[in-house]
Amino acid sequence: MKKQTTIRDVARQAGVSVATASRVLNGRDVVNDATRRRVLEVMEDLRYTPSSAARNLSLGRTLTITVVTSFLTRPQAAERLRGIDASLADSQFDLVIYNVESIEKRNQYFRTLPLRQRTDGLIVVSLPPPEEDVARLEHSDVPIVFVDARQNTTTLPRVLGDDVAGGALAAEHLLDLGHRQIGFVGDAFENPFGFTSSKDRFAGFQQTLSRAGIKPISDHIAMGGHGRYEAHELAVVMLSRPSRPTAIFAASDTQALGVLAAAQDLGLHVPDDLSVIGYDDIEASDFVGLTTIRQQLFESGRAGAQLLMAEITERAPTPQMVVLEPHLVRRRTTASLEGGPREP
Amino acid sequence: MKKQTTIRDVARQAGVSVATASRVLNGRDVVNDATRRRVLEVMEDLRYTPSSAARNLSLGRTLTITVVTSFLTRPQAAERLRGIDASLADSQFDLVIYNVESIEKRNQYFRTLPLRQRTDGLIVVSLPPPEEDVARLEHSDVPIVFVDARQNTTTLPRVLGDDVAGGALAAEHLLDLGHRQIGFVGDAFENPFGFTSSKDRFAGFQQTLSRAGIKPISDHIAMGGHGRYEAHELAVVMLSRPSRPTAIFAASDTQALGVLAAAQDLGLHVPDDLSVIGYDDIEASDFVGLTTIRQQLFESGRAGAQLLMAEITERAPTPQMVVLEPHLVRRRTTASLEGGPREP
DNA sequence: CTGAAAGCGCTTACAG
DNA sequence: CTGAAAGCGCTTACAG
Repeated sequence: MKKQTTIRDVARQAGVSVATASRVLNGRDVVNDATRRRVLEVMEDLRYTPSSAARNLSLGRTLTITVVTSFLTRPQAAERLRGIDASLADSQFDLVIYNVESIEKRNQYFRTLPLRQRTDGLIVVSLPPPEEDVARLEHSDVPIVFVDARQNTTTLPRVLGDDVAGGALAAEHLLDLGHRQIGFVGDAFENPFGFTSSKDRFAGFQQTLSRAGIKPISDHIAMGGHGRYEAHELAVVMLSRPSRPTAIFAASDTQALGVLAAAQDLGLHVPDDLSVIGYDDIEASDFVGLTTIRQQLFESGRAGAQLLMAEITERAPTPQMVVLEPHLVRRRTTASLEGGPREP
Repeated sequence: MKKQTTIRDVARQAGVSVATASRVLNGRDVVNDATRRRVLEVMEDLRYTPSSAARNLSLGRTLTITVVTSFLTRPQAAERLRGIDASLADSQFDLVIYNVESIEKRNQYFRTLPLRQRTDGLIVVSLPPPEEDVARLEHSDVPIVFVDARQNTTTLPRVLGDDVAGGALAAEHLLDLGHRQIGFVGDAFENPFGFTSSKDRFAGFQQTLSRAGIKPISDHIAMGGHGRYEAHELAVVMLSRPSRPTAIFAASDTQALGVLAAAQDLGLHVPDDLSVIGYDDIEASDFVGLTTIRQQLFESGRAGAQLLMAEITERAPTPQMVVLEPHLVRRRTTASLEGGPREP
C-alpha cells in the first residue's frame, strides 16, 4: 500500500498551484493551454487519480445512487435492476445495491439509509416501506423513487405496474376462450413484506369474473408461498377435486410453472384439459410456451431511474406516478374450452 | 435541502468537544458513561447521521466493495452476485455494482476502477481482463479477486469452476448410458470478451470421448452465439442430417433448452430418441427436468467475497486459487441408448 | 476521561 | 489566467 499520489504531488511536479491542478482536473476552461497540457502530462506520468472521498466531501455529494431491492436473483428484480443500470450507465453516478431478504434488513435500511449522507438518491424496488417509516422517507434530504412498491399514503414519485388491470386481462382472456370454471393460485395476501401484487391481480381477476356473472368458488382459490413447489402442491389439490376448474390463473409465472407441473402429474393435458395463464413474462415462460400477462420490468427500472435523475438535477420535488400497462402474451398453454386454440 | 447537521452541532448541543462526540460515535470505550449517554441523546434528538464522505477521507478507506460483472440478468451472474452479497451482508462494506455489456465499458472500467481510490476491493465476475491490463491490475493498490474469469498469466486470487472436468463429466454420463454418437452445441470459442467456458467444457468432453475411442465428427459439432434461439437453429441442422447423434451435450443450460426445442420441432422424443445434457443448473433446468452439470454459482460468489475480505483485513496479498468442482445432476432428458432410463 | 488542533484530498470564492 | 487560503466533516495522536 504505497502512499497515494495526490493533487498536491501533481501541482508540485507541474509547477502550479493545487487550485490550477484542480481546474485542469475538472475541465474548467479558464486554464492556459500550455499549462493545462503540462498538468495533464504530469497526471498521466504519476498515474494520478483523484480521491472520490475528498471530492465528495468538498462537493457535498456522493455521486452515488442507491437501490434497495429484494430477492435479487428473482428474474423480476434482476430485470428491473438492469433497467436502472441501463439508465445510469452514461451518467456519472455509481450504483450501490442493497439486497434485502429479511424484514430486519429492510427495516434497518429504511431507517439508516436515506438519513445518512451516503447517497444522492434512492430507488426502492418492490419493497413497500413500513407505515412508520413513510413520514421519514418523505422528509428525507435525499430524493427517493419507488418502483413497484405500492404505498398508498405517500406522495413520493413512483413507478407502478397496473396489477388490477393485469388480473382483469387474464380473466378476460380466459372468458373469451369460453372458460367459466376458473381457478386462482397465488401468494398469500398477507405477507411480512407487504407485497400487494398477488392481491391486486386477484382483485382485477375476480372483478372481471363477477361482471361476467361468475361467482367465486372457494375450492378454486388457493394461496400459499411464492414458489413453484408450493403452487404445484396447491394445484394438485385443486385439480384433484371432482369439480376441477378448466382454467387456472396464477399470480406469477413461477407459480404457473408449478401449476403446469401439477397438471402433468395428474395426466391432464395443457391446454386441452386445462388452460394456464401466468403473470410477469419471465424468460422461462417463453421456454415453456406459457401464456402470460407481461409486466414491463426493464422499463419500470429505467423509468424509475429517470424520475430520480430528474429530481436530482432539477432539485425540485416532482412527485408523480408512472403507471406501466400490462399486456397479454398468448402462447401455448391456453385454449378455447371446446378444444383447439381459437382467436378470442 | 436543509443544511446537514454535523458532529459539531452534536458537540455544541451536548456541551462537549467534537473529539468526544466522535469517540461516542465510534463506540470508543474511553468515554465517561454519563457523557456518552448525553451525546447519544443529542444525536438522537438531532437525527444526526455521520457523513460517510468525511469519514472515508479521514480514515482513508471507502468501506465499499466493487463488483464488475457482465450480463447482470443472466441467471449465472445473478446467482454469483447473490453469493457475494450474502457474504458481505454482515460486514460494514457496501456493494457497488458495474454491469458491463460491451467491450468499451469493460475496458473503461478495467482502466479506471482499480486506480481510483474509489473502493477498498474489487471483485471481477466472469470477465477475463485484456492482456494489456493484467499488469496494472496486479500492481493495483486495491485488492482484486477474480470469480469465474480465467486468466492464465495472473497470480491474483481467483475462484474458478473446473469446466474441463465438467465437460468430462457430461461425456462420461452419456458414455455410461451407451451413447457413441454424441453431438456438441456451444458458444463460438473466439469471442470479444474472452469467455473460455464453452471451449474448456468442450475440451474435457472431447478428451473423454477420445479416450473411449470415439473420433470427433464435424457434423456433430456446432458453435454459435450464447442464446437459446441460436442453439435451437444449430440443433435443427445437426438433427436433420441422416446420421444424427443420439445424444447432445450443450455448453450451457440456455443452449440445452434450445436443443430441446429443436427436438420437439423435429418430432424427436427426449430422452427416447435423443438424450440432452446441459451445463450450469440454472433454475429453468429444474423446471423442464433437464439433466445437467451443476456449477456452484452461489458458492463461487461467496468464496470470492471471502478471499477479498481476507486480503483487505489482513493487508497481506494472499494469492490463491479456489476451484469449485462441478457435479452431475440427473433429471429426465438423458436415458440409456436402448431406451428407458438405466442407472449408469 | 476530555479538548485543541492538525490532517485527510479536494474545490472554489476572492484577489490579483 | 493563477495562487493563497478557507472550508467540506470527520478522526486521532498529543497533551493535560
